[in-house]
Parts: sequence; structure tokens; C-alpha cells
Amino acid sequence: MRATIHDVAQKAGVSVATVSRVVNGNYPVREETRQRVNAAIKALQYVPNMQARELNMRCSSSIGVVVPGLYNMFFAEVIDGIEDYLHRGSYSLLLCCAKNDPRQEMQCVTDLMSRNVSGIIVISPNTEQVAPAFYEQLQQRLAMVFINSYTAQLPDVSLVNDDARSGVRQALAWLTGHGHRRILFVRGDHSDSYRVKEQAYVEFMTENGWLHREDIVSVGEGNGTMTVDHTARRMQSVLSDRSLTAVLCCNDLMGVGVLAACRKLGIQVPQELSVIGYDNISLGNFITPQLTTVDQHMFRLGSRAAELLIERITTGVCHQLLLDNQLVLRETTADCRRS
Amino acid sequence: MRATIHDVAQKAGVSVATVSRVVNGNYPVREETRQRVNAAIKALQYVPNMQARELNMRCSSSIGVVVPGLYNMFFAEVIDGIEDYLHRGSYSLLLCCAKNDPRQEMQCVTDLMSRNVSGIIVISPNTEQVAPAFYEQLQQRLAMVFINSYTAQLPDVSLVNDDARSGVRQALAWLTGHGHRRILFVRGDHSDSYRVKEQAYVEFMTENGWLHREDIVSVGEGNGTMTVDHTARRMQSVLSDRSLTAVLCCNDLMGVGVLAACRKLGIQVPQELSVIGYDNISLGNFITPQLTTVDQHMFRLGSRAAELLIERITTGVCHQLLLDNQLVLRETTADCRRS
DNA sequence: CTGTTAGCGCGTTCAG
DNA sequence: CTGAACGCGCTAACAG
Repeated sequence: MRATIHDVAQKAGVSVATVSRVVNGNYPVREETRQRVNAAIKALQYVPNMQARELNMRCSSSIGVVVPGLYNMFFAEVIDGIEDYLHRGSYSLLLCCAKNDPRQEMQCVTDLMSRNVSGIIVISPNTEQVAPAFYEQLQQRLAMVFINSYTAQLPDVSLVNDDARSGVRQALAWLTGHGHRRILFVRGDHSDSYRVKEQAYVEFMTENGWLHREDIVSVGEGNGTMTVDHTARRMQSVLSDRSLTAVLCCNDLMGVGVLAACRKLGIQVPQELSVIGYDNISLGNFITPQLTTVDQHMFRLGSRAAELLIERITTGVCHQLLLDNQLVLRETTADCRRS
Repeated sequence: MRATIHDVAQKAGVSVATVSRVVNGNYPVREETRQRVNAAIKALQYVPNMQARELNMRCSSSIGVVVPGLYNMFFAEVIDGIEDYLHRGSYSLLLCCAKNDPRQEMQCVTDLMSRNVSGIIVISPNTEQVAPAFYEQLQQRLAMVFINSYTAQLPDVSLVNDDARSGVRQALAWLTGHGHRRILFVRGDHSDSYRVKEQAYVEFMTENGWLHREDIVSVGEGNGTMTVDHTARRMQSVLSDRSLTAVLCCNDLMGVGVLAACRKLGIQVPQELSVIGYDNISLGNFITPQLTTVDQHMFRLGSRAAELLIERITTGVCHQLLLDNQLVLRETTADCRRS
């Protein structure tokens, strides 16, 4: 079937060691021999078997990435960043979808481990739901980086986090600075990041004495095919409370859902209601009115995570990064018209 | 570091062969021995090394997927379908982004090959631009499936194609059936699928004597971050030709770009101009007016491709599938108001 | 400069 | 039912 190093050696009339040397270029080889070997390689279309090489060298150049799903463009953009960085270091990327299910998330990680990846990046891990001991056991045996995980105190896991608290506060500061007081907070289930954002929301609103517990609603699954529709449907009843003048959503999919509901209910955005999303996926740019949102710089989130993973693999050092974000004002926000 | 089969054997006081047998459950092992082995496995947190196993068994349970990029949700949804199918068969997915560049596409394929994948799925391959011999050489040595490739006559490569000709004809039939005659065709560069769609367009328009060669324009890169903006900018001049009454785009990103241009130019959609996209990514549902488009059933495209790849790997048989698609009428299409 | 050899971790004969 | 030995394709000493 596929040519091996032996075939090449035989064809070139040299030993396997010599072939290995010209392939890897790590030891001197006489020019003429090199030529012969290269000719044989070309003739046989020889491609080195990494699997064998890595088995021998006790290392692996593939790394695993676990995502809840690909439906939310957020994940695609983060993966893009990861892939871009890894590719430069000639690592390769093993992708695994956890389907927003903690059980499958663990399964993915073990799968990946058995495939001998040298490290794993988990995007938005469900550390709350996953058996608490699970990641704790693993952290010493496997290099891991979590993106947007806010639960675990795992000293041997690197973290790359969007500064969700700051993002939420920026959004709320803008809204309250423009007169809004009753601000609906829209979150989803099963992700640590929703919890952290809610915390930040509660904190901010409490500080100012504006908290209404009933202004916090969940729309269920926040990253699925149905998120926009579910949100839109859920909002139809919620938004009938016309004392609300603004909405802050945990991601842009929900933001789009809110806008859809407004259209159906005849609520003018931003005149009657301001809406802010979170993430800044391109979608927000394409809709009308364009969605005001908090930019997470998803590509950077991914590439920094890849960077940290490689560092953790090669040096053992790990870091906790808190990346800044930025409120992007577009067309769904305006002064509060009511008092 | 990681426990090996030897460590387990030693701890359990048996031979490596026995451990292998209880792990794989393919040979009889005395119940008591099995228990001892399992205990050792648990104690050592032993995870079999697939890499070694597969090297030994001359097989591989990972398959490669090459995509031009992840920016267009089309690819994410196709990958979703692939991953879903593969996961059931406990295959795993090695992802590689070709960045819309034929050179990198070849690089990706060789990379993946050296990682010993047992097969590769290439989504929207650049068969035109890739060195023609490249895939031809490979087809016997590696199981391959192309998704939406319309060029190559490669007998050993399975194909899963959207019936682009039919999709384009459905769209044009609807438009012309509703009075439209001057229909702009918007395509991008560097993808075989654009060429095929253009062909179908030319064919259809010629049949009816309505072809204007100048009604075919390219917006450059069709799957990038900038596609929507580029399209929008390009359209500003193109759409000044007010004898055009409809636009057919090669994908939804371009469709959204056209809508953006219309908004800027004050062109009423669909009253003054009908717009049809292609793919049916969720985006089209979220914008206003909602985009009429041709649904490619992307998830199915992916899962069928995975299915064919597994079949090709296990039985050697390959197929060429032409999947049907469906015009989805939404809010960007209407009767032609001009004569 | 080059060839020989010993594993990397594992599954699988073949003997017991 | 179990163990010893071989080899998957490759790299890294060690000899020449």
C-alpha cells in the first residue's frame, strides 16, 4: 500500500537510517546520497508516517479541541484562531463536538486523550456540570486550556477568558448612563459564562439599587439551531412588560432573537427598546438595525489559547489570561425615552 | 508519565497479552483475572494508546476534513453533519483550513496523509487550481470524498454534490416565471461551484435568448470575512443599471451583501429588485427582509459524505451522489414590476 | 558520512 | 485460559 521508509531505503540502496536523516535533515548526508534518496522518495511518493514517528519520539503534534457545537458562529471564529496559530507550529487539530452535553464533553476529552493528543483546548467547558473530579484528575497528565471557563480553580490548567464582568458592566454603564433603569437580562442554560454574566449584572444593578430579580430570564439552550427562535418566542410574553426599556443578552444569537420578537410585537428598536448582544459575531453586522454588542475578539481568544497550550506543552508553565473586550455601539441602542 | 499496557500488566501480575485481551474483549479471560486487570487499569488511569494500536493494526480511525475556511457558516454546518456521522462510528475528525488557497489545500491533504488518516473529505475543493495530477495520483492510495466538486473525473473519488444546475434553474425559473428578464448573476473567484452555477445560468438564459454577458459579475473571494462588504461595495456601481430587476447570487453571503447595497442605494427589495441567495445558512432567516434562497441541506451534505467515506474505506466502493435542493421563497422575491 | 540495532505501545500469532 | 515473541514505521544511539 503506502510506501514505508524501508521501501525508500531499498530503492535508493541505502539504510533506513539514511533515509530518516535526509527526511529530517538533522544529520550530515553526502550530497549524492541525498539525491538518490530524494529521487526514491519522489518515485514512491513516500510520505512519512507521523504516527510511527511520534510513537517513537513519545510526543504528538496533534491537539484536541472540544466545542459545544458549531452552530453559533462564535465557535467557528474561535476555532479559526486556534487553527491559524497551530498551523504555523505544524500542529494539527482534532475537533470534537460535545453537543452542549456535559457527558459528551467528558467523552470527547477521553477520546482525544486516547488519540494521544499532546493537549486539549475546551471552549466554554461545562465545568459546573462535569463531574468535579474529572478535570482535576486530568490536569497533571494532560496539558489543557479552557476558553471562557469561570468555575474551576485548577492550578495546572491555563485559562483564556473574556473579561465577562467588564463586558457586562460596560454595557450596563452605557445603558444606565443613557437613562435606562429596567434592563432585562437574557441568558441561557448550561454554561458557566452565563452565570458569570448574570453575577456581574446582579452586582451592578444592586450597587445602584435597580435590581429586579424578575428581570432575569433564561431562554434554554443558548447555542443551538433553535436559540434565535426560542428567544423570540420567549420574548413575546416577557416584553409585554412595557416598563422594560432595554435588554442585555448573553450572546448575539439571543440578541437577534430579541430583535425578531420586537419586529413581531411592533416595538421600535432603539426608540422604544435598546438591545445589546454579546460576542460580536458577524451576524450582528448584517441585520437591520445593526446590533450593538460586546466584542470578544474571538479570533484572538482562539489564537491566544493555542499559544498558551503550546507553552504549557513545551515548558509546563501555565497562565490565566483575562482578555479585554469592547462595547461596539451600533444601531440598537439609544437614550431612554421614558422616565 | 502516562501508564502503558506494561504498567498495567505488571501491576495486575499478568502479561501484556492478557491486558490487551480484557481491554478489547476479543478473547476469553478468566473472570478473576479480568477483575484484577480492570482494577489495575482503574488504579493507573490507563488509557490505551490508539496511535500504537493503529500503527500495529495498520489502520486508522481518524479522518481528515479540508475546508476553505470557517467564516461562511456553510462550512460549519457541513462539518457538523460530518462530525455527527463520524462520531457514531467512533471515528475522529482532523480539521484543516486551506484559507481559500489551492497551495494550502494540497498542503493540508499531504499533512493529513502523513498523519495517517484513513480518508479525507474535501469541501469545495479547488480542483481547477490544484495541480491536476495531484488528486489523480492520490485517489488510489487514499480514500477521498469531495463535497461540491464539479471538475474532476476521478473514478476512485466519491462525490457528494449539490445539484447546482437544478438549484440555479429553479431560481431562474421562478424569476423568469414572474416576469424578470434582466437577472444579474453574482459569483466569486476560485471555486468550481461558481463556475458550474455560472454555466447553468448561461445555459438557461441562452435557451430563452435573454443572456447579457455583462450581467455576470464576480465579487472576488466568496467565503471570506470581507465577502459581504465587498459584494455590497461592488454592487453600488453595478446596480446603477436600473434595467436589472433581479439578482441571483452564488451564496448567501453575497446575497446579504446585495441587500446591504440596496439599503444604501434606496432600492426597495423586493418591490424594485428581487434577490435570491444560495445555501440557506441561518443568516438568511435572521435578516430583514428574509432572504429567498436555495437550500442545500448542508448537514445532510456532510453526513452523506462521511457515510460514503466510511464505505469507501471499508469496502473500496465509491459513489457519485447528486443531492436535490430546494428553492425557499421568503421575502426578497416578487413579481417583476417593470416591462 | 553511513549501516545496524533497539525500542516506542500495542495486537496477534503460536505454544503451552 | 495465559505468556513469550514478533512486527507495525520510525528515530536515536552506537559502531564503523
